[in-house]
Amino acid sequence: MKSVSCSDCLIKSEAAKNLDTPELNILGNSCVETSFNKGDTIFKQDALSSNIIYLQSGLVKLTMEGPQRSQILRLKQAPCYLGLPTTIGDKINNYSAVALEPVTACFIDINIFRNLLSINSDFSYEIIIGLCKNELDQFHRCVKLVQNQIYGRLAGNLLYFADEIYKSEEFNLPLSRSELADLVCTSRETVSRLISNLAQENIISISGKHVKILNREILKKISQNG
Amino acid sequence: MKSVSCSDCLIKSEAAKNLDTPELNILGNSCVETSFNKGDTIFKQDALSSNIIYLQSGLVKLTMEGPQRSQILRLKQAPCYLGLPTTIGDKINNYSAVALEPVTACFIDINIFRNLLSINSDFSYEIIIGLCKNELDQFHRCVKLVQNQIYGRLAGNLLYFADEIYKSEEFNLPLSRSELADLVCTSRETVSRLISNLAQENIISISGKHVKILNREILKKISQNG
DNA sequence: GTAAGCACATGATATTTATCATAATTTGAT
DNA sequence: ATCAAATTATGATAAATATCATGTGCTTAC
Repeated sequence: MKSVSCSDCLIKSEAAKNLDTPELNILGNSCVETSFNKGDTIFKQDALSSNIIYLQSGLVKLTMEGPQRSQILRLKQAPCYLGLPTTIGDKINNYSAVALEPVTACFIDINIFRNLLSINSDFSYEIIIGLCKNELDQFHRCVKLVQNQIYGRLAGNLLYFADEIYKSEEFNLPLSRSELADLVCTSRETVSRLISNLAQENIISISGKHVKILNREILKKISQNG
Repeated sequence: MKSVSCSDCLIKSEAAKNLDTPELNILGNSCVETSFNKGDTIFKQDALSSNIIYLQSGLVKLTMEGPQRSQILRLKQAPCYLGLPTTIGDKINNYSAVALEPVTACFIDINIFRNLLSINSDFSYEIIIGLCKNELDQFHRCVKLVQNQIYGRLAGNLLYFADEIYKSEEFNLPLSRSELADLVCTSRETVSRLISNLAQENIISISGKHVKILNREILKKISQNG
């Protein structure tokens, strides 16, 4: 945990690029950089929410306790802000954030963040754009979750890893089977079964957490048609 | 369709309450008030999105075409803004808005709206708060949709009508059975069946679209436990 | 007044998926 | 290396729900 100089930061957010040097100093003076290991909780549902978190590096899951089980709302990959909705929209965290790999994150006091929003309208507008895009993503994800069958959801998420996160046909799953189940909203067993199926049909190859996409076309069709 | 004087408007949004008279005049000069009848489309998915809409009165559904069928993302009740995420977050509407009853709405050009965001930080912050709260709502709704069984979702939505929309144990459903199915993400037939069940068990009484909640306690339990 | 069309209800069947049970495999600790 | 614990796989069964089929009542048009 260390204080930082935000003006020197090489991985500024789109919003922070609009801040001038004095503003970056305001940010830097109240900003604390922290590292997390895989599995560490960055913030926790039902705790008081008093910081905006800027994720500098790493991959994080947002989880919410549902009526039946815990669910992964979405994954967030650096660079991005974490906890804007829950810190600004409520006094208490409506969900948790957990590191899926080693992560570095900057904690920004909500009052400092508010101050920056009020003195720099370009910064503020970038935040608004980000929130809007997030909500659109969320709508799309929700519709797919509800309408597609599990086979389609699983296929869609495998493509998401390949295309958005790792940008490669081959990658190591950052999630256990059980977490994958929380992500596609089903049971561990069903995830196991369907992964086995995909492998048997030579659509993917799988060995432990290592996935290789063998037939992207079919995987895409499965993802779209349910 | 008529031009309006926003400074005289009695149903200002929380955000617009922060605008001073000159700012309200900017708004008023580019703001057009329009009426819609039940069933009218206010804006349409895949069309260019160039206006923020302030819903002055009435009830609206937001619908998105999913991979299998059309789905109701959520209902929006006046007073509120419509289409912030889709107008600011993308060039094209990601969803449609359809009036469920007679509606009046003000169309605000996106450039004027952006201008107001940049010159008045209190206005801007209220918009941010609204977006954040929306996203939290959306997370909760999505988790319930995915984890609860249909009986629970239906019960939850009936309570939503009673508590949030009509603030009464007795009301007329603003949706057909088919639309209700789009809202709780199931088939028409299943909605019919479950409504009949609820009525047979004397938890609600139903006659056409008229609903009366007879046993709120049980309905709540069903809503929570799936 | 009758026919046509539409929304809604309901029974029968098929499919998807959860759950339960058990086995296999991997991982970690000693 | 060996054993215990955790994770993953897989088969059998049951439950929820979609789909298909049919029927009923209500509205609208002519």
